Amino acid sequence: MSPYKITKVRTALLEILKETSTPISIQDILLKLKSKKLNPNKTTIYREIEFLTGLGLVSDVDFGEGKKRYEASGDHHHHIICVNCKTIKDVSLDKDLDLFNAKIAKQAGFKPVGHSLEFFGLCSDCQ
Amino acid sequence: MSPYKITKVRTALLEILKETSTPISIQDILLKLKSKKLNPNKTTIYREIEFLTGLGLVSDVDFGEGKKRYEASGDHHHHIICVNCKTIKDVSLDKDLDLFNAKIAKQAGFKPVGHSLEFFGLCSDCQ
DNA sequence: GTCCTTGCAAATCATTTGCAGGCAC
DNA sequence: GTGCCTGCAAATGATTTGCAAGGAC
Repeated sequence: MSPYKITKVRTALLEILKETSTPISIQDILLKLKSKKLNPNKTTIYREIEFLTGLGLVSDVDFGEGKKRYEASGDHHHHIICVNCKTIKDVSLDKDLDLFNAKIAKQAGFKPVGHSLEFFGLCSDCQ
Repeated sequence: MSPYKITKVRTALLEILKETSTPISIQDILLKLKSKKLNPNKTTIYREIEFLTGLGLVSDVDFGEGKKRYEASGDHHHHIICVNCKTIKDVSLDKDLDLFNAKIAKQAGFKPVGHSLEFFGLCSDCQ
């Protein structure tokens, strides 16, 4: 008896997040839903994201744009964003970063929980 | 003939940023200014920060709180934030991270510009 | 039918903008 | 006096909240 219901919005949102390769904003999610013939209220999306985040299916990233972006949780990875055209690419670091993480946390006397890391640069087209 | 003027708010703001060891929010800046007998408008602080950022004296960090924090520019370093009590500590990484930066940028075909990196954990008191 | 889910309106919060008056130089 | 600086009000934008109606099971 799962207390969760399988609704159109929920299903479609998960689909979108899974098929989108880069973190996506609320507005873009709404646009993509529209092209799937759905027109949910923005509030609904915020609540769905909260719900899916609670389940560990979605995580958010913040590029300092004044709003968050969301992506399906999966392999831990990072992003590099073009400061000019805003193109986003995934990059993955070896275990090195986790070592960093642990090292820094220990150095500061913290119990590590996670980190947020984004790179900025000019993409090949914009250089 | 510097086109800039030395005003009370400007001076006090720089003082505060320099003597504050961790990135500080606009609200906290206003509180600190109040204790210095100044009561500037919030707008003024936003504009001062913009001005000082342009001079390279101030930089901002975003912990994903929905608002930014500001600190005096100086040695490039990062932070570790307690997810419970929000205590912030500076941590500094050796050149390793810059190597990462360059490596990742190259791997993605980007010209590196910078990065944003923050660690999260539980501080010694909150563990 | 139950209770999760959604829509709508309104509230909250950070940040920005326009304009008129004030101050550093 | 000139031009930067500041305050105030209003606008913008992201996110949150309250409440009542709708839909999955």
